[in-house]
Amino acid sequence: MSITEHDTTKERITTAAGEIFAERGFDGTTVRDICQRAGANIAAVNYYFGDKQRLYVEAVCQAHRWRMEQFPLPAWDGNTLSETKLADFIATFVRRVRSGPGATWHSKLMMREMANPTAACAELVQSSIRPQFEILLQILRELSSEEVALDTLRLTAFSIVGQCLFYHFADPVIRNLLSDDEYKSLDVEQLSTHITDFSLAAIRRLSRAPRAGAAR
Amino acid sequence: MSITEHDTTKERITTAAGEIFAERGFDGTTVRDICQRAGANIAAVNYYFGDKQRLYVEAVCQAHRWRMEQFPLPAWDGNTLSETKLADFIATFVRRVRSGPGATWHSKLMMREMANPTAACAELVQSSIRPQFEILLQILRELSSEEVALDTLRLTAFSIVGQCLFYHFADPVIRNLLSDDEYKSLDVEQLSTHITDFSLAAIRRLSRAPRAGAAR
Amino acid sequence: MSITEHDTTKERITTAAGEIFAERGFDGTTVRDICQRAGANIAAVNYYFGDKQRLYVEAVCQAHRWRMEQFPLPAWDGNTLSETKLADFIATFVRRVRSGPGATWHSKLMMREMANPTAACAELVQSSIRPQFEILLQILRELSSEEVALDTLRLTAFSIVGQCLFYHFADPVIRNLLSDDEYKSLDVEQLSTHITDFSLAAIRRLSRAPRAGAAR
Amino acid sequence: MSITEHDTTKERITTAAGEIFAERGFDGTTVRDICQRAGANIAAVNYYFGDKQRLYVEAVCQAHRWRMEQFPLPAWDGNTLSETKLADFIATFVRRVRSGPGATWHSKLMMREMANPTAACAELVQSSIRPQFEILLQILRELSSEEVALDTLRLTAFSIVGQCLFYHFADPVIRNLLSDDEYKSLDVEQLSTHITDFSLAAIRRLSRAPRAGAAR
DNA sequence: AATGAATGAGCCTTCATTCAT
DNA sequence: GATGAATGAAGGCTCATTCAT
Repeated sequence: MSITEHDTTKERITTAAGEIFAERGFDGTTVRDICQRAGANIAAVNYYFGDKQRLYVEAVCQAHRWRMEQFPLPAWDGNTLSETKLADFIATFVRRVRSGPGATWHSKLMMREMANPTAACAELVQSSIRPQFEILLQILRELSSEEVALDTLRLTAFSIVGQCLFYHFADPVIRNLLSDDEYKSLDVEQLSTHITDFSLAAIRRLSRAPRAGAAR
Repeated sequence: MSITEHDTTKERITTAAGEIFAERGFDGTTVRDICQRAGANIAAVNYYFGDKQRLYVEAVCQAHRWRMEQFPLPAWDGNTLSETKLADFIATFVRRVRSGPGATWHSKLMMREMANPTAACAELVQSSIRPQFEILLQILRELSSEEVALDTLRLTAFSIVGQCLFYHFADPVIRNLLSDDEYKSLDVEQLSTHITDFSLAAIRRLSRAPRAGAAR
Repeated sequence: MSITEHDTTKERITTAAGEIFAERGFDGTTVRDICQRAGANIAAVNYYFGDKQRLYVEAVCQAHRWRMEQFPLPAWDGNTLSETKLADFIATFVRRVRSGPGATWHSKLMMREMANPTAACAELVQSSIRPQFEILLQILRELSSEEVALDTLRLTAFSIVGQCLFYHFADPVIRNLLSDDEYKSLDVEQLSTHITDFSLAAIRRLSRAPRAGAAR
Repeated sequence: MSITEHDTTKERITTAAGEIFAERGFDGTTVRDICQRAGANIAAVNYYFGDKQRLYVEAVCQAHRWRMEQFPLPAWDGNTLSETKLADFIATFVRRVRSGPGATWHSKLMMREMANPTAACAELVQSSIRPQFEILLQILRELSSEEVALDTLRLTAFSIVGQCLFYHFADPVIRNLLSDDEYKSLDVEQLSTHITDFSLAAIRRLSRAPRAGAAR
């Protein structure tokens, strides 16, 4: 995920592109800067990728793939509790978004792609996101009574993912909203635990007394 | 929020800027296009705002203010149930993000600001977001037992807001993930109801049996 | 036709463009060089003409117009002999192509346009060339017996114009074919006289014994 | 003249180059396109010809040589009439320029060389054009009385060649000047006949009454 | 002998900004 | 106060050429 001397020129360009695209956006990034950081020739982008746009798509997909591989879901066996699976899923999700080196630019790059969806988005969903989403749905199915509709499971899944991604998307707001100490206390451990507790509580209660209806 | 003949040139430019900045981003937007849509002279931006950057900040803040005014929180009296307040808060929040004219470009503009925080972000938090956040915290305080820590209330607030914003930030992914019919079924009404149910369930259960501990 | 301080920037660019396009062709000419010779900014071409292509068309038409105005046909009255008119036409034609300042680049520019026809060609024919061609046809009509067909008049006109243009189009060959002294002897006067004599002789003989048929 | 499987790589490149140079000019042609059409490697041009410029010279000369060989002058014996020789010469000349496959690109390539003379031009004149010109001069000498000066013979030769080349060089103008039907009627046969008739008529009359003097 | 990966110079065009009016 | 003509910096991309194989 970081540039080393062993990477090929093409790989170095992809990584450099991901970092700079994340920092400055597509239009704010110059091919010249990418090539300079990658230690490549100015013509290398067109040579390897055709044009800037295709390099961008490549960089986005590459970044996401790397991040997923860096923090894989643990291997579960038949005995693993569904509650554990959910906790694992959430912890992995939060970790992918917020921990370790590469977190910042990977996250920013994804945000920019969300703010300005390109061909990369569809490809991302098909190859990476949908399978993960199906895993989460399966976990929720195990945790819910049988009569819960697929629609509800989906909304629940969205509620869980939404809580995780919030710390990703709203980061600039959170930074301004909290004091430095408060902000720093939002570590991966605490966030995962809270989101798991909160979601499990909701799932259990809703499963017991399905559709009580909101006070309205 | 839309350009009328009664607006001043400066106002027309701010609105036009918001729309185009939302659509194409800061670097993808040209001063020429803004002025053309606003029916103003090419030099008007520099004349009224100094430069493109300051116009952007103005446009972001303006857009957010307008949106907040367009969908205000209802007036509550002393008898309003806390549950109702939470439902109202969530419904208003979702509506601001997803309904009616101006929703798209206002939301997109905010996303871009999140992906690329500028001076506008800090100003936004201070003037608009923090007060709303305090209101939510107060509602949650009413709904929780007294011993619940502020940290937990904050995390709960984030969980609620995160669920709402998810449909905003992850929209491109949702579109690719769901079928057209499924996507269309995610209307404001259904989303608000689900988020309220889900969150209230979690709050009540956690309040009763605090820190059940995640299975891990 | 030459750049003076009194010309506007746009005019200076058009003239400079004509000269350099003539010398190096469309693809061999850079906008930078044009602007530099015209003493204009690099962005001036796009500002005044939209793009390089449209500047080229403008330059070609402008050059041709200038050249025509510089060497107009003499004013004929009702008493002017048709033979005189033909001599005048030919002399003017040759002069436009070969005499005085501007001859070289104007001619070269036209040749390039012929070798690589663009929108300029059609415009040129409609606005300048066709009227001249009609004048020549009228002269030939006066010189021929009535039964000569329009087709034949046209071919005769082409024969005359072809002789004139030869010294224009085949100039590089002529230079290599003749000695320096022989080449210099091909002045406007001698060429006009020869072409007039040659063509008048042909017209008269063909008119007397129409379609004798070539020995074949 | 067309690319076959038996041609060597070098030959295929020369032919492909001639075609593309003719179509787009020297600067408008890329070495890549040439090599692609020739089915050769991108480095082949530099390998076989040194650089693009020398390939161009080769292509021009090659094209002209091929065209001459494709339409050779007929073999004349001692009894052949001079008038017949002139008719043959003109017919061959027109045919080289306007008929059959390869006519278009060969002609266009020559025009470009005339508009932008390179080393190819001098070589062409020495090896191909001058001998043909001498043949024409000899025919004209046979057709004229002895006292006609060489200068006059040369001008007459130019008049004849000029008429032939006109349909080549001024083609874009002719297309715009005439209707489609009129343009199509200008076939090789009709043009040759007209030019022969016109020129023979002029030569005979001028030979009988030398220097009648133009009315001026 | 022939290849093709890689390069660096340079081109057209666009854009935010300014300044004289 | 407001305009729009004009500018210079810089960006994406193309191309002939080279060099290691």
